[in-house]
Amino acid sequence: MTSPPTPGPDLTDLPDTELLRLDHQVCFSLQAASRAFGGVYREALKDLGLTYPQYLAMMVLWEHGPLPVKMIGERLHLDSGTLSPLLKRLESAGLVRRRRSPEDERSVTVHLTEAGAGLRERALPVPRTILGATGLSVQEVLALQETLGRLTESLSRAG
Amino acid sequence: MTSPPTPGPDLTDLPDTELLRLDHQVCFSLQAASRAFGGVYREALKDLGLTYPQYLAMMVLWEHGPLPVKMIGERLHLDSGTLSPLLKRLESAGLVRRRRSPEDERSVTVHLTEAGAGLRERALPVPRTILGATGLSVQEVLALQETLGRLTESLSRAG
DNA sequence: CATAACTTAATTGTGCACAACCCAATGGTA
DNA sequence: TACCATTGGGTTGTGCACAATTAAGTTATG
Repeated sequence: MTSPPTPGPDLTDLPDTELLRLDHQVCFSLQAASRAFGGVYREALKDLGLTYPQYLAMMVLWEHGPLPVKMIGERLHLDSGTLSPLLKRLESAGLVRRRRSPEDERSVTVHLTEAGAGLRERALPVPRTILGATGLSVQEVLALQETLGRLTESLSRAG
Repeated sequence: MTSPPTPGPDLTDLPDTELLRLDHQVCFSLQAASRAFGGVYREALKDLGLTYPQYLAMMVLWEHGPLPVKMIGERLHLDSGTLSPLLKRLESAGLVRRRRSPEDERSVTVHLTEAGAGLRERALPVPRTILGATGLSVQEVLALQETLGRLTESLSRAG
């Protein structure tokens, strides 16, 4: 709007101090937003007795039914080092149960208990609460996701 | 997609299933980007022997000189429960030293050692590496920060 | 001066993320 | 058959984030 997108050198001609400032703010803004999300989710999930990562795992199960740990991990991009204790906590809370697959004894299938399935009802209003708290329009949400998607892909390629 | 993008009511008329999907993706995109950033920083900071939060703390000290823990925490939005062990690790790595303030014995001032100050030189190229890895233009970075800033503020107000 | 209220760090406990490792089951191959 | 790489879970260790509590010091107020 204010200035045309420069077709020339993009950022390589900025001084180090400016680069440092910008860079700091990018990752920092991201962390700040994550942290703020965490706070809102903590509040919204308090009554359900779930943390945000636990809520994500429950969402996967609510949506897809019984799944092996591996599949849950792939959907959430979490490895067994994170999921194993998390699922154990969900199990000791009586929301899920884990069972070795008869066909492949290496695989552990996680399925909801009655209590776990019943919790879905109480979790339904959560997304609306969260999205409302963002204060963003749907268009902005979509644009943000698009940018973040490209960002993540670039970073993943670089890492 | 039964209705055109209405300029009026924003999201309150979307069905729960769609809301759930959108919402999921917002926080999820954010987490994915954070994770990807983490990987790139891990790689970039490996030679310096710093983690990303440690790098942030060092940046604050490089920029502002000796500071009490409280001030570092305010800049990074971290509390003492996070900072105390982090700073202790930096101290045992010989990069900083902690000293009770003579004026106010409650306050602990953190200052760089010679090694810590010297590390700045080797950290200078990091921001350029990171920003390059994002694959974003300066305009996009600024727009992203603006959106994230508003998002964070809304979420903080809601939390 | 004495006490209450506030401030600053540190500590403790819970939970998440990730790397590195181990173990058992699987599946292919010689 | 015996061998071996792969796969799926689990465990351990390190480090970050945050809540709640404690301890010590400072300031305000009676």
